[in-house]
Amino acid sequence: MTKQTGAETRERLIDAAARTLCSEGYAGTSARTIARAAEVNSALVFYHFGGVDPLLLAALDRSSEQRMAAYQVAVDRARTLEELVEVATDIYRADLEGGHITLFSELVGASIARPELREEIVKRAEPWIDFIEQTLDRVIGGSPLAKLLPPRDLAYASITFYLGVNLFTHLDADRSRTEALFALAERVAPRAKLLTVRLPRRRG
Amino acid sequence: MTKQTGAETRERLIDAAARTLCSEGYAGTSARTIARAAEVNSALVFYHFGGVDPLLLAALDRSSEQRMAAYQVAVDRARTLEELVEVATDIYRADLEGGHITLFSELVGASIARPELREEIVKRAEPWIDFIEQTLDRVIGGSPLAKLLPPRDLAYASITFYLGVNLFTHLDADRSRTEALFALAERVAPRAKLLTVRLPRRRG
Amino acid sequence: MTKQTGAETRERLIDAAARTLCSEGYAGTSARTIARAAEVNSALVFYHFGGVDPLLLAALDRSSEQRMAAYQVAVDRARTLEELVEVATDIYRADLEGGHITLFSELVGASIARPELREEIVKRAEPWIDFIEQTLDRVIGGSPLAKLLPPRDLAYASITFYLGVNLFTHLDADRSRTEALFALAERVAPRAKLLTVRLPRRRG
Amino acid sequence: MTKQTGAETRERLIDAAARTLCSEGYAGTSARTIARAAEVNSALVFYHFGGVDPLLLAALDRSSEQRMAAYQVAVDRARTLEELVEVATDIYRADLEGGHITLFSELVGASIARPELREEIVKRAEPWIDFIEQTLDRVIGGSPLAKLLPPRDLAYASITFYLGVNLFTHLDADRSRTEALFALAERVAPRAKLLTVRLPRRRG
DNA sequence: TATGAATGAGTTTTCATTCAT
DNA sequence: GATGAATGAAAACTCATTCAT
Repeated sequence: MTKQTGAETRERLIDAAARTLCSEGYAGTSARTIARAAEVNSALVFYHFGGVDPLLLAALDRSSEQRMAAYQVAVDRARTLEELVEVATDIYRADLEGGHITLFSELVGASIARPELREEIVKRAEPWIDFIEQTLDRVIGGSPLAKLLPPRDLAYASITFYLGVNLFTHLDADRSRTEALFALAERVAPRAKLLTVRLPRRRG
Repeated sequence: MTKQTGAETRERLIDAAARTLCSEGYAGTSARTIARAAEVNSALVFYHFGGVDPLLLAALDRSSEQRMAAYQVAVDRARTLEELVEVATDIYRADLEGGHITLFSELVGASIARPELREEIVKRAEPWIDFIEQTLDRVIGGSPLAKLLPPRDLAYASITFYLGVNLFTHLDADRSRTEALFALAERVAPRAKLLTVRLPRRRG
Repeated sequence: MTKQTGAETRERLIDAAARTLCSEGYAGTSARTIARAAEVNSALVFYHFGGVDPLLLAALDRSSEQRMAAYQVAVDRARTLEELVEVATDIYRADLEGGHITLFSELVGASIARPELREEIVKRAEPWIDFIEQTLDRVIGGSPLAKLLPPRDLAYASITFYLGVNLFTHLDADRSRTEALFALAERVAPRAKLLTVRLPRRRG
Repeated sequence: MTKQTGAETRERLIDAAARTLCSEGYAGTSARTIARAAEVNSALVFYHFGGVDPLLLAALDRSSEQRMAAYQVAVDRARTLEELVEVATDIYRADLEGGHITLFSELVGASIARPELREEIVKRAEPWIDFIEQTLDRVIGGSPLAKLLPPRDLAYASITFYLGVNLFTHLDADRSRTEALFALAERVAPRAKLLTVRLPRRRG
């Protein structure tokens, strides 16, 4: 590489880091493999980011910003739980294409044995939980359903499910099973409010 | 190490492989680290198992067999969805302790970039899906609920959720959030059948 | 760093070089570590000095000048060997604090394998030998003692001892042993002239 | 290299380590340079010794054992201080040839910034101090001279001087200056006992 | 069955040094 | 004068894997 602006190089590295992490997994992602993908000298990983993990986190950050912005728009249009499930399904498909959650879940997996990485990941998960919670609060807040399914808890459930979907997707070659999950959700969502019907007193 | 039987050595290695994978993650699990944990010569990983990945799969198999047997018993006692959720909660806590799903999800994560590993993992997920499906079928099969939530789809949902819980757990230092999820499920389960109430026809 | 005069930058680098060499040893002293300590861009090491070794030599030169000036004054007051030993003891303690000899002995150690460095070091040792010789000559010159212990040889001995003290100091955590050496010298010095007493003829 | 006995390889590495440390200095001694000198794969440095520093210490240990044994014999023959100085001169010349003290002083220099190395070096210096002390005790113990110059302190002085000689030697291309030092010692030694003559009371 | 030795390619990281700006 | 970017070599060290014993 001839001399370029640092921002350009950083971009190339962040791009390459995201791609490599998605295609090779954390164990296969090294300064060398990333640099090779970025067509850049591998020492620049350390020069610009100080190490592989910080670069990976930078990649996660950029991906998160982009998705958060895009999803904010998409989600703002949803007025009902049904619509929200629809949007979530679209988001899932987009993420699958873009590998966004793979990024996240690979890093979560890697953070098991790396406490300093874990901390950073936890920090980055928080805004997503908040985002989901606020969205749910806007859509079902105040309703009887929200009493049974508090938005905060539903936010935990959503992110959990999302992480799981990502892993499960890898085992689901034709995606039919994951699609079935979203179809299920679309069938259930319109009925969710039924959960709040007063239960008949149990006998015995 | 003094002379042992081959079976003994294999046991030590399988134990050590499981422990190492849970505590160090896939990226930190090598023939050497496993052998060190097993207090065994690292060449034996290759002699007995042919490599690291096959040993890891053997560890997964043993863990699966044990859990499948134990869970079969626990699950057989459940007669209702409520009871099933209760059992699942217990299972989750036990797995957390034992690191059983960590094993699974670490390997799933690793299999992203390793097609030959992926195949093996897929094979090993199938019996679990079947197990969950059959259990659900026994408990809610034939009911109106099973029409809305077919056991097969619910099985997909369960395993997805389980994988997600495992990842999410790592980000949830005090476990309070994961516990909240199960509490939520316990609140919802008794109301699940309400989902089948006939919906009033939508206007418009 | 905001703009500075070149002289200022050179000063900062020389300071940082001395500090780094003392605390990290030659093997741990690089253009980067020095520049980091100087809070200066590491390319300036090359711009201003042409490399790490020349910068280190510059640091040695500055340290030498300062010490030579200070010691000249201190030594000029000494009229007897006893007083000289006292002064030398003070100098040792000051050098220990200031790390002055560490600078020198680290460079001597490093010069083993670096002929071009060795040459420069030899050049810089000469004035010290001369300084010591002249001082000794002033104090004991012309005496019978000077016949037995020629100032030039004593100068060699002194510098040898000084280099050794510096290395030995590192192995002498509480400094008690090095202090014991100087105490010994203070006890012997007043008796040195006794060495010149005519020896009784040996019986063969 | 084809497969050999481990002991053989270890020998080759220890030899090469000693040679490399002497000729290249600590800063120029790496696993690679040592392995190259030993004509051995550089990973074996870690396989057999766990790292470069432990290998260097092993080299020091072997050198120390050999010298200690040899010097014990040489020194045992010395009955007077004069003879001891003579033996020491021989030892110095032998050490110079063999590079034995270079090994030691290079490691002492390197240990400045490496506390874990320093500890090991300190441990290894102790037996030498003891050896010198015992020897001096045997030769001058009980004499009036030993009152003025306690063997323990003299041992400190000796080792200090020895370390210094080693550094100074590097600056003394033709060795004439170092030789002059020993010549001086040989002239002074027979007069050492004069130091114990009762001093005339100082006037004033 | 088990072991210790060996290897070459891999890892992260730092190095001195250059150069366009 | 000063800087940030870049580079290729080298550092320490680990990897999976093979093989003679």
